[in-house]
Amino acid sequence: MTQLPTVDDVARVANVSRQTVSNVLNSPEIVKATTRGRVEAAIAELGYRPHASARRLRTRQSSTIGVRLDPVTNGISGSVLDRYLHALTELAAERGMRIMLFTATDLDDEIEQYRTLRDGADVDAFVVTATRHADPRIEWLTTERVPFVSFGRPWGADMDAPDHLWVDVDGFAGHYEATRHLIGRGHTRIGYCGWPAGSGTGDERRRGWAVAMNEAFGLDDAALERLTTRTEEGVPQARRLIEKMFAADHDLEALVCVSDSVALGAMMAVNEAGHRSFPVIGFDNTPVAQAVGLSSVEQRLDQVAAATLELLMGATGRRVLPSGEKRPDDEAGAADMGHRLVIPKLVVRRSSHLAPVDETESADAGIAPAGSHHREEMQ
Amino acid sequence: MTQLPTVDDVARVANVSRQTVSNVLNSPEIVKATTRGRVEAAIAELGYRPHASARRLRTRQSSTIGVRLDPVTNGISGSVLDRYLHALTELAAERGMRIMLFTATDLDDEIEQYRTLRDGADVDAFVVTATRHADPRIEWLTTERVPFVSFGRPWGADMDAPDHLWVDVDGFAGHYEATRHLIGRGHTRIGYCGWPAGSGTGDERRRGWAVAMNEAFGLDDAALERLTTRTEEGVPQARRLIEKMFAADHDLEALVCVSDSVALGAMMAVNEAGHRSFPVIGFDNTPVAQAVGLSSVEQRLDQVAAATLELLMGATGRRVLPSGEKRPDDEAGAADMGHRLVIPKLVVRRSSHLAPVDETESADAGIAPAGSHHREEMQ
DNA sequence: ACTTGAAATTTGAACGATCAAACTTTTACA
DNA sequence: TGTAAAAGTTTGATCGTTCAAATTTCAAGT
Repeated sequence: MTQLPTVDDVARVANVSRQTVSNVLNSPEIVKATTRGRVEAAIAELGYRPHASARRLRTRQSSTIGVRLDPVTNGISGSVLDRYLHALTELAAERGMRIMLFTATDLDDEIEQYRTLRDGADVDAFVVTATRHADPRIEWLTTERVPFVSFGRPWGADMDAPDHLWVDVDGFAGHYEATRHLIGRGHTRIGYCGWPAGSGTGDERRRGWAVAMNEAFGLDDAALERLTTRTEEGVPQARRLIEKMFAADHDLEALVCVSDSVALGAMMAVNEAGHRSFPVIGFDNTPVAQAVGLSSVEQRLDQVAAATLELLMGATGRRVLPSGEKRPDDEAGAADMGHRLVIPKLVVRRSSHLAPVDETESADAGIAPAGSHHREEMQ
Repeated sequence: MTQLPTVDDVARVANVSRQTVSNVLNSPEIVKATTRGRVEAAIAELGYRPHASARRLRTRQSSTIGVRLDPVTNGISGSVLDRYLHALTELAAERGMRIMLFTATDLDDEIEQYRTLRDGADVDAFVVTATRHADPRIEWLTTERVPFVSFGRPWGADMDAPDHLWVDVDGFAGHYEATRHLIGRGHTRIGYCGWPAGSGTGDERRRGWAVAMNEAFGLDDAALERLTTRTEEGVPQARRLIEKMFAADHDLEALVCVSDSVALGAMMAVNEAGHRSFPVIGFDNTPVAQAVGLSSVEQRLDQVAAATLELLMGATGRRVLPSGEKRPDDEAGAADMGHRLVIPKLVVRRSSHLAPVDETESADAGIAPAGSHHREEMQ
């Protein structure tokens, strides 16, 4: 009790050598069954647990993934990061990995952190959450061949020939599904309230709506543009804008909105205008959406987390693959991919009223290789 | 380049011994200045960084704090945990500590995790976030003398003679301030919309309102009870309840609500009833509150995080103190405390309308020893 | 019974740092 | 100048594990 048991203690009790104990732990299949049983009994009896640092020192593997937390304002915010971390921690544990957090004050400091964590063998890989265009951190990680995945697609890069591993949520598919849902309920004049053009994320989401509308009603770009408004993120901005929109166009039947904040503003305007049964769908399924009963598109962060690990460690591996390693897809014959796009899920609520009713969720969807989905729908 | 530099490499370049290099890193003051300079130059030249695992193995310190993530539903939810983690990670880094996450499926599994992390020397201490009454995990951690802090006060225990270290947000002070604010603006008939009696957190918050009302207007318990309604957490529930409340009492001028969800429901009812300028104040300052412009009480998670570390490591220490160690207060003469109560901050918005306007924040407040604040106000 | 090779197990060394104690140099003071 | 104490530096051992190679055990084939 005064001292934690070591492999040697276990070995003594089980009447074997250190190494055999080590083998029982790390490659049980090479130890004879009877011996293994004896060792396992000794381990249980002594309550032995391997000393993680000693193992890490010897193996030069930390079995730890470092996750950089964004400065509060940017990137994956609020409960999204929270749920992602939760899923990641859980799934990582199943593969014998742990999650370590870190932050940085500026870019130089951050690269310094990478160095320290890498050289100190504190982590085997990184997850980076808020990436910019031509990000120096990405560059450093890449040239140093440090394994990492970014949550968020690389901006301005060709998606099918990626510079680095990444995971993202498919905003296109999300609002495609949302729009299909509204069309299926008989709506025709479905508007879109987006962010100013040029934000990659916002453009992708709108494209989902646009493609669905084009497929169903054959609307051309000009017609689609007439059904679109754009606003900065924010409830009051959106509210004012939608009020104007109502003043101009009395035929609108429903709205798909680029975010829950925008959707909330829209709902308020809708309410004020006295519309009954005017569906509004947002994006992110934030607590705000839940609270007011707003339909929204939910990112499935468990799948994002699973995809993160799959990229880093392979489908079922228990260690991080060297940077640049081939990552064969599960589906036979599929080409290697350096990324995963997670299809989000529509959560339908009574979003035409402020009062929420019971939640009904749409059918399940899965992960699709990037491109395949989009391009086909685009035809 | 083919191999990371070690202390020996640095020693060779600087023409000193291993140990001197180690000393420069760990106790620079005992090394002669000129030697130190030479060693530091060598470190910089080689880009040397200590191997964390090797150090941990030798020192038997991991410089890591393990944080248990709650199952999604309970405890500190959503962006609160997120912001707490961020602050904790940042402040911990300043003291040379890292944050490691873990989860567990059930209580046994969780204690198993503690064992593994502790015995494996993976972490020096734990932060536990969702504690129940008579929590077996707390019990285990305590009897095993594993250093830990819970975020959330122990239920049913005497606060001034705590079983273990804890940090919490002072709900009393939060709604005391909120109520004072409303009183200062000239309101008299201020109602409270709380959770069903018996929830420790909810009762504390209501007590803040009650004490302020009593001080200002001398209301007795019966009168206070008449100004109180109680509801389960949830927007629609609260909304219906407040509608009823308006039907019964036409003199209400303002409302303090136990949570943002409840407050949001109240705001909706207020809006529907057509009241102009009817202030509502919530609790938690969630994104919902920000989005709709609801006044709320904000937990200051940077202070909670700072307090967490202070309890674990002392005011400025760089290592975790042994469980049970005295933690002298900064204020001279103050008695030791096993906990910290963080005073939250009122964020005033135009919560009488759904449309948010600019945010004005109240004056700053700090951390107070538990009890001192409350008891005095109670007189 | 003898060889052969595979299977199972053991042994010595190493991972990279710090501790504890020994050693050397410098400082202070008679 | 001599010597004791203090300051600065070095040496050998050690933390607990796994690697690599050596050794032993066992089963099969001749």
